[in-house]
Amino acid sequence: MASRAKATILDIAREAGVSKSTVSLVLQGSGLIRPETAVKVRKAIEDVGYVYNRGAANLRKAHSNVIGMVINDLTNPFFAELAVGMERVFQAAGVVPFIANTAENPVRQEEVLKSLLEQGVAGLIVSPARGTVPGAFRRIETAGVPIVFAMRRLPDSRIPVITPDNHRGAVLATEHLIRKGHRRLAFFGGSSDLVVYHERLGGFLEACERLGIPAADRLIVEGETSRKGGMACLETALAAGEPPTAALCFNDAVAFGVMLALRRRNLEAGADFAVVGFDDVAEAEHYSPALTSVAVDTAGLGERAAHVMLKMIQSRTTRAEDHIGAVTLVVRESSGPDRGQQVGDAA
Amino acid sequence: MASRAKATILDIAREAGVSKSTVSLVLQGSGLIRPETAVKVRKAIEDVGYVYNRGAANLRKAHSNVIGMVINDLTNPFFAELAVGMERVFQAAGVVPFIANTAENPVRQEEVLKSLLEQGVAGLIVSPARGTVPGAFRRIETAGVPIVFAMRRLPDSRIPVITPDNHRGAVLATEHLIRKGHRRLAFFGGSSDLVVYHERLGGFLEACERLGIPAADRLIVEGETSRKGGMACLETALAAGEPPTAALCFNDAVAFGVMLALRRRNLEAGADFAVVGFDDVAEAEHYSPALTSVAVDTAGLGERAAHVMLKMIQSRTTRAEDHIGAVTLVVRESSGPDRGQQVGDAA
DNA sequence: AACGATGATTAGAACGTTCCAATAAAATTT
DNA sequence: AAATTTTATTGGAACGTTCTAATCATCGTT
Repeated sequence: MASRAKATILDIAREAGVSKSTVSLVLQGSGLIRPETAVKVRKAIEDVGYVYNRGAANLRKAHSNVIGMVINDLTNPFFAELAVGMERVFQAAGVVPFIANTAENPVRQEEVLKSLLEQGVAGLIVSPARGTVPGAFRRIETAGVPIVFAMRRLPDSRIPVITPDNHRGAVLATEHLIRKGHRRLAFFGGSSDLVVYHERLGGFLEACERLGIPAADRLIVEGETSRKGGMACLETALAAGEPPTAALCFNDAVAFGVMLALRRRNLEAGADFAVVGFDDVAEAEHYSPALTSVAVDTAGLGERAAHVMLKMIQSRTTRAEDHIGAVTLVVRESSGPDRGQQVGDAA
Repeated sequence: MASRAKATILDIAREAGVSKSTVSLVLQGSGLIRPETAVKVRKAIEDVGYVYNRGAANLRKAHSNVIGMVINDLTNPFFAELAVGMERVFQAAGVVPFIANTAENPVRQEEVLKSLLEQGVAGLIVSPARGTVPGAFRRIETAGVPIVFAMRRLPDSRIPVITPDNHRGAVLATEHLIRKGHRRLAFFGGSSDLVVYHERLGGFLEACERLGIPAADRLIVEGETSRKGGMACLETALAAGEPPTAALCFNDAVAFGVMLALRRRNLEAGADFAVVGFDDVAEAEHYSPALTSVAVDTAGLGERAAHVMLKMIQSRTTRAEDHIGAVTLVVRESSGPDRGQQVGDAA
């Protein structure tokens, strides 16, 4: 059994008694060949255990059928959801997405992009790793390979971006907290080397400004975008002179961390301290208390990104419109019961 | 700017005033070429914005440098952790892993495998989707491409498997519960079309048997391997005549679901009902109460799988030893305080 | 000064496909 | 029955690499 030298299109041709050209035509489902011939060829293909060599084909064909998805942190379910959305669209288009993980490491990202490029991908969807240098994608752009950013963007670049409306989401969430009667607010987690951070923080600050929360009553704590980071943020905040009574978190992971830290202190999210997350991952709904969060339609953004990519490939362009996805605030338990305009917020 | 027809090795040769062979040699870092020549060539490569065409190269080279990782559910952090472990060792070996998601869908899996194969992968690491038909990998085997299963196995197949010691893990966990004084035990979640399920359930039953828990006091509830599934399991169990006081869950996701359902009923995991998970995902430690779980060293298994794969590729064989990873029980809060041999277990 | 070594470089034949142009066969028109 | 169109099939030249064998310098040796 096994590999007596990989079968090629010529082996099939011999087996079926036709020319290699005919086999090739059958392979691409051309309508030119006579049905009986096609059947004969297909049988031969089956018999010799042939596997198509896309590398060889791509040598002649203009475009390959694989696109690369470069994700900065696969262990974050958020990105996994994004990936799932894209896969749906690509599958329907007969395109195969290969996922590569950069683990938030720019060097690794470099390697991964190089490999994908060498493999001859038709396009690239990237959520750039933190600390990506501005010029990192110059190479790819000059190679003429279409590329879009998803969820994250780079400060300068003219590469099209698919992202949720971070600013608006933060405004929505902050207004919600203020309307609940909170007067001392915190923004937890994230770090300023991410563009997203500035967008979300910006929305938070704008809402505070507009609804009359003075700068002195806003607390901003940077931190890791993880459960652990969230826990640390809460500790820092509670240690402050006049601690906040509510927090908007950079993302859901941070929010979960904050809730855990609260429970450790025998405080209840919602009742004793309001917390709102961002992204609305699947888990938010099932947590206890259920997490109020800004829903960004992750899978939808994934689909959008995939569509944009397909269009770029099809029209062989490297330019496309940005796409800012609508967001909605999903109010659940963690931001407190709806007791209208309350005032008491003593520590 | 952009693609005035992709640069090739010949363009470089022209630019540098050498032959294509020389360029090729430089590309593979051969020691044969004179250093000054190499420098000249490398400069030319930079100048023309060349990108290596691996497809063309693979036409001549025996082996490609990409291996495929086929994962059945990317949104489960457990598999993401597995992937991360593999990536570590592959990266070190200069091999690029491409990840593809099957979303637990055998048809999708078929497509994904086909694509990977056509792409000319050097090997395949697969966690087979549920419902995979026995013959699904025949094709790959006869193609002579090395393949190993990770975490899951197929009933019949002779493909090497890397998996934790599911049986022993279940025994450990069950013994722990019984030693805590529980006399009516449940096994929650999972479905019998998975080999893993039988292994884990088998361990549970064996421990019950050995430590004298009669069959009448064991409750087995199949269910989805997700939070939701876990919640459903608990409801079913509590509705029973003589409900159990402790449960071993098929995996951590199920365990989290059980804990959530408990909280909904104002019961506390650990105090009112003991729950033990399986896999020990990162989250288990941070949950509240922290989840007692069987640690399987996920990343370690990933590394192991990667190593086995590399060895198979290197020795051009398609056979390898199975590898059963050691497991340990990590006792935390959810299985209850350590109050020794207690007896009271009235509903 | 002629000879082998040794070191660098290169021409040219693969590799497995696609696709154009050419051919052959069958069907249709004159 | 010849000429034309249509329908199927095919040869052969790409595509961008690698690799073997050959060529060409350079350098010691005798």
